[in-house]
Amino acid sequence: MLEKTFDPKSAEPRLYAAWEASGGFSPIDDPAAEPFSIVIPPPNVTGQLHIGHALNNTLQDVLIRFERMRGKAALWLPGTDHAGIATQMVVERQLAEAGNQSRRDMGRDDFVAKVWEWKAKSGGAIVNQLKRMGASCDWSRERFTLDEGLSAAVRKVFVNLYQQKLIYRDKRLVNWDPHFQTAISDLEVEAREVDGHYWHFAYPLEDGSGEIVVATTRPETMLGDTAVAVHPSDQRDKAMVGKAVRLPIVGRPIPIIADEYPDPEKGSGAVKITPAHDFNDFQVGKRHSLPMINIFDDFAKLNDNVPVAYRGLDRFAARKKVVEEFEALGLLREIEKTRHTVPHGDRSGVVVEPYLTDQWYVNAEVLAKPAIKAIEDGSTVFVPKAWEKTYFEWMRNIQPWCISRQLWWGHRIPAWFGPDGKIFVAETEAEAKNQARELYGRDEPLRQDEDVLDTWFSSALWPFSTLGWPENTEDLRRFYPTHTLVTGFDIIFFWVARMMMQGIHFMDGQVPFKRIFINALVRDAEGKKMSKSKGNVMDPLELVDDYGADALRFTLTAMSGQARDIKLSRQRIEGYRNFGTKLWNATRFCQVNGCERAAGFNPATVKNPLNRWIVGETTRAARAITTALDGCGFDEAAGGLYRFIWNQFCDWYVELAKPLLNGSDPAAKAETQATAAWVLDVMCKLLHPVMPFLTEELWGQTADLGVPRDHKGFLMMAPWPDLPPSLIDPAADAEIGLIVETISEGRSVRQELNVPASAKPALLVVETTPAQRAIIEASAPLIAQLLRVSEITFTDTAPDGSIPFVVEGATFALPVAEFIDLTAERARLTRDVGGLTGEIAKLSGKLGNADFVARAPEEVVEENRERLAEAEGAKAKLESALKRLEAAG
RNA sequence: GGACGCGUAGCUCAGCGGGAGAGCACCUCGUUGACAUCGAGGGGGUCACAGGUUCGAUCCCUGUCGCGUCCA
Repeated sequence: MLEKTFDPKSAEPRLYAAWEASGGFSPIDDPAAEPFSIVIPPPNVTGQLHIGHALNNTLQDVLIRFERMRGKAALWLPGTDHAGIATQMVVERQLAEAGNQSRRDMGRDDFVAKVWEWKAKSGGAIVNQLKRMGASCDWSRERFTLDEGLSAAVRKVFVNLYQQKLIYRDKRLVNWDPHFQTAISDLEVEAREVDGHYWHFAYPLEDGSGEIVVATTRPETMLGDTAVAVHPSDQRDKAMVGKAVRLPIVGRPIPIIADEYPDPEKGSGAVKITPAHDFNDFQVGKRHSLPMINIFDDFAKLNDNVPVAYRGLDRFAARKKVVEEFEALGLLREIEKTRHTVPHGDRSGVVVEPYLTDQWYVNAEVLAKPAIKAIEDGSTVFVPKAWEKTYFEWMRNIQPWCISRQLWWGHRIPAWFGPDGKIFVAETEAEAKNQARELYGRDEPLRQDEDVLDTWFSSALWPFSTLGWPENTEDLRRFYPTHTLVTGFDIIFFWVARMMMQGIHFMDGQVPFKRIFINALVRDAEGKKMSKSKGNVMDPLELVDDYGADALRFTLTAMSGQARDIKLSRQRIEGYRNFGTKLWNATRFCQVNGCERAAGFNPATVKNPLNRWIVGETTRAARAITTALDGCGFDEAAGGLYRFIWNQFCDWYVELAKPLLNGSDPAAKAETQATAAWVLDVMCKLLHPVMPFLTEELWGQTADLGVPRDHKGFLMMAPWPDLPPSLIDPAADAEIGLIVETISEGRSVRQELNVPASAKPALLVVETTPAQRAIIEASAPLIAQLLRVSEITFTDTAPDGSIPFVVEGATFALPVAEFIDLTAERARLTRDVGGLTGEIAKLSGKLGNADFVARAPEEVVEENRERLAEAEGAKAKLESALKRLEAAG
């Protein structure tokens, strides 16, 4: 017999190992099977599984298990990302903590070797954590963005795009992260609002005729000023245009120019221009051919282009010194407090500097066009659809993508420089040398670009590089385009958009995936984003330890509704753990009661109404869940499972089946046992994608009950239920519906009037239709048991002091006068009559409205008429009962 | 500043043109066993506010207020 509860701790590792060993995670070989593929959003190889991963991967696993059971060749392709900055950062920090040499002291080769070492040590962790969640990835196909095959793909893409002039080298301002000493892309810059100041500086005119005041939030940049600009329409300063000011501290004369950029309404109307350190000023500088004076080094310390006293100073120290010096010179006019946004590196958290360097860029605008079209024409769809707006918004305004990073951990850029600075881009060094030899006419020493590529450059290739591209592999032919991408909205720009661009460009216009499901963001119970600094992170593995993977999976699935963020609480997980236990125990009950699979059982031919009803309900549930999963309606699927298994099967079917299982009709008993066994098998299948462990365990433990199943192996591989609507029997629905309602109403009356649970009055059936009477007669023992009444009696009039209730127009009464409190009963009847009166007023008002009757659809009008009639009937019955009660009391 | 989303029971959320729902929390009761990780019953909501469209609005439109996110 089954244990009292499911034990995830022992079952999960055992079942996972068995699944994996069975080879069932790999797509089936059948060439006729429709392919269904998902590529995992690769987690950082050295990362730890957080709750967002848990959600994202649960949903993917639900989909892949569902489609696998539907008979498709289901491939969930896993892998990890080398995560350039993040990983390099971790290793550098570790070196520092261990008191080791710094990266720079160590040198590139040794450092990279260290990172590989760290990857080898910690790289398996996240994979094992995914396994603990039950992720049925095909581990035999696992990839890593820096493995040999993917690196080859990266080189090929780079070279091709370069040849197509879609990758180019350019000197322009980039976002420079002084902490990592690398360029970062626009997306990696986070605008943070901070308190700051406007310092108003006076720049004296060179001819001594006065001064011009400029305001800045970054005083240190004045050391690199090469002009002062005023708006051409600005009357105050018009006379000054063409003159020059002498830049204080530096002593350099710089021109006053007229340009559209300054806002004449703001401050003095004049702005200082630092073309090498401000994106707007850079444009002004270009328009006016101003010198661009770079005043920083890679660490954002001041370089030799500034006066001696400033050289080597940190930018913030320099800021202070500049302000002090202006004050000392008597040129500080005003200090104004302000709140403004300042760009910060998303990884480093330090203030990012616009910095003039040579970098590699992708001409994203060209690649974006077909990627936009693919969404417009529906080749790829977003679920929920609303996210396409976000996608379009960004894609239609896309900027050149800076892809070079001054890091060591990543794909080294396949470009070599000749002695004269000439660039040779090739997939191999040998090829670059050939190109050089051709150009120079002899071998010249080449120097490979020191930089590596943005991590997202390689992740952009993930949907095809992992399938073997650039080789024309069988996997690539079979599984590209992938079917569904499941990911978070926070990386629509970073990743999704770029996969669309690269996928379409390199795969002959074929999109990388047909559907993009954007999952919600997980937050804590207070709705705050989980973060280590807030100390509110929930460790999914801890939750798995405490409640089992299935409970966590069900919770995440149930809460994955699309419009909102998920606020996760332990209480909720506990509730779904209980749900699993409920099914477990229902199975246990069935087992104890001899519910076994019967030879030749056919759900279409069961006789007993209860069994016909549950077959119908099972069919409805199966169809609803299938539809939901098919459309990524994960929360709907979970809700459907919950209601079906708990509220229908456990609460009603099992309870109503008890008399049959203990009864004297052997045919009904046998049929009920067989039906229950059949429903249990279907439930296991339907629940399996969400709760794979518990269901697989139940499947295994009930394998020997009755005749063997058609499907012999793991539940994981069992065929998904395909139940025709013909299994739904409206007559059985009506019959069980009346019984359920009668029991519910009767219970309600008992409890509200405080009839002791131990009391067993009779149930009087006062007035019914013949059909209702037949149903009640046939199910009398059943109703009697569940309503805890001694017998069911048909009578024409309810005796004095009996308590009436109305179900579907039928009148019942409970003769429980001796137990009850007249006041409570009067209150109950008065309340119910009041409720009905309100409903009647509403309905008759509606039906009295000629417009409503004329314009509303026929069935709506009819439905309202029926409701009115029923309410009026019920009200009359309860009113007469109330009158009798008044007379008696 | 621009865009999007959200304001429904104490909490978390579903519903999104025709009878206000679920889970949790709360209150009452609990019978000789599938399950106390449980069962039965109950209380609790002018569906943010103001207009409009409609025979009819929680649902559609407009505006206001509040909250959130993304982009500048």
